[in-house]
Amino acid sequence: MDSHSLRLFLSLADNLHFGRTSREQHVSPSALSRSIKQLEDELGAALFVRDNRSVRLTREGQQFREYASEVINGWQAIRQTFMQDQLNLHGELSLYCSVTASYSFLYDILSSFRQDYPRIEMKLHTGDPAKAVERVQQGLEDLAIGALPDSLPSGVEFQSITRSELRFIGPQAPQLLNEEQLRNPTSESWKDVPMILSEEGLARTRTDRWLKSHNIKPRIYAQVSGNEAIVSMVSLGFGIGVVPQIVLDNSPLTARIRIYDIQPPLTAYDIGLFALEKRLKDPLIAAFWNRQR
Amino acid sequence: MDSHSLRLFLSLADNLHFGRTSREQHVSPSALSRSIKQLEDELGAALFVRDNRSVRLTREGQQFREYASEVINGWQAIRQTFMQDQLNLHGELSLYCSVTASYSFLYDILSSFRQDYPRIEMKLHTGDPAKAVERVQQGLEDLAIGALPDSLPSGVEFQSITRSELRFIGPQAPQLLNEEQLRNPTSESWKDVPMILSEEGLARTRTDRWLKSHNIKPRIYAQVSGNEAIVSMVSLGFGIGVVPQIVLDNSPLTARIRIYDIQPPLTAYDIGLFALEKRLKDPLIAAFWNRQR
DNA sequence: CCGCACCATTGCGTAAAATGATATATTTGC
DNA sequence: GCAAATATATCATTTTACGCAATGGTGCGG
Repeated sequence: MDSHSLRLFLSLADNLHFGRTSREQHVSPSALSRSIKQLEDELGAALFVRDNRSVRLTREGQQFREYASEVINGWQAIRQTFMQDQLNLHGELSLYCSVTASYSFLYDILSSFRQDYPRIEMKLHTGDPAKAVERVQQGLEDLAIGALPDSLPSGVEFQSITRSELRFIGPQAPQLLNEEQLRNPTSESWKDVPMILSEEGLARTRTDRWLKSHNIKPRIYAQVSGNEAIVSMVSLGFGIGVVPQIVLDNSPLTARIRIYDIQPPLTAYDIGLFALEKRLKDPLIAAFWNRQR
Repeated sequence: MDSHSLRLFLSLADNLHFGRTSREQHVSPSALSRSIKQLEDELGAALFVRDNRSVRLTREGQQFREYASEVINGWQAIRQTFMQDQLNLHGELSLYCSVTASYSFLYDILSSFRQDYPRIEMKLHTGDPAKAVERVQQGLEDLAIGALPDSLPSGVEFQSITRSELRFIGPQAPQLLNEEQLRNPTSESWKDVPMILSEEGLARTRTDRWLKSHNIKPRIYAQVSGNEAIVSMVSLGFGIGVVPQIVLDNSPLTARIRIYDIQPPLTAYDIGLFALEKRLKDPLIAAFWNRQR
């Protein structure tokens, strides 16, 4: 028995629908199904009756629902109590991140953080993620979200949030890369492929390294700043580009572009939080750094 | 948060001693330490003060102790309630196992089973584990503990309990195998090594296979029945033998024998429970088969 | 009566987490 | 100084969780 299963159970007991619950709770239907099944096994009783068209709580399920909600509420309550001091924490934190980050996981992070520390104000600055580390290093921001570079400057701490693959993308039309170019990227076959690259940043470094390892000297059509701009230009057919998957997940232009499956893939982005090591002692920064996840 | 961590926490709160708790709860000290630390991280508060000579509960720890024991007791209670019908289950179950099994994990299994089903009487029969499958197959026993054979007869179900390596053992003195014989077991070097083997069973089959794959025709000094007897004869210097590790863990003669590290090792025993598939519907057998672990 | 959409479950391969073993540091009592 | 006890790091291994895709069952509309 663990709190995660209980949360899933409680949500399912509300919804009485596996599909909806699994979406709400951000788990796959199979994970949800197995989690409930495991609870039932541990308890030695069925909690739901599923007759393939409807889901109902059993008598045991109703009983267990009370218990589960007590456990979860108690847990929340006791955490709140322990955080009383922290409840009184107040002040201002600045956080630098890319537009993409602000669209995707940032919402979850900030909303749970706000629950625990309602009196801490967040100042959000968006910009090129390539500048994340230096913004923190220069003391312009308390925290920043960005991709872990190959070598982290000393004095800067990193905390991983998620990983995202780097993707080669091209326009839906015209077809800029054919099968042969994908299967076997060589100097010759790629010499006329127009590329759109970041001016700086990890995506650029990794792309350069990849191109070099294949002896390809790219024909650079444009150097732009910001992954979103790359997606725009690619979707308009100007060339092929390289962006992290997470940008594509949140782009309105995904229908206009195609993702190439090129082997070997570029090394994935490790996206996370940066902060100055010596500033981690600051109670506000520490609170964010050690926030509940 | 999961019930296992809570149990560890409660036990530590009672003992106020990491070493003792880790032994009581059958986890390594490092696992215990990490588990507590994880709880503290999740809660955002220290539960214990460890000043290297003593362990004390903090104020938060005392508070959390009440919560934890409510959660655990509630869990037990709700399980009991769900098992009310099963509480009324009564009758007799026969279980066949080796002497070694009865010394080791059987105690834990039976005592927890007895808690859940106090009105089920267990009839325990001990004997050669090699006979476990056939005793069940012949309907002489409801359940049996033994090693999973290479091929399980159809109609017999198996449930794994633990694994145990098969060990070559020899007497402390005389030294029957030298370095060279261990490093490089050949037909020639092993031809005069006296061996003490089981008359039948998996250990025998696997040893035979191992010997054959090394082209060794063993000089069999004695064929005996029962692993304990093998250990005795080996300790007296009659020859070398093969027994599962679990027998050694519970033998009073371990000081008198030595374990040889022979590569490649024999494939490990997979020890578990046997029952007839069609008898799994019997409520008593089902109760044992699906018991809480 | 037959596709068809819907929905929970299961099998499978992989990714992540927990664990035990081991070594090392540190503090404290003797 | 030595021994005992906890904390922490690292590594190998085992265990577990997960997502994906496939399965199987059910009601509905053509």
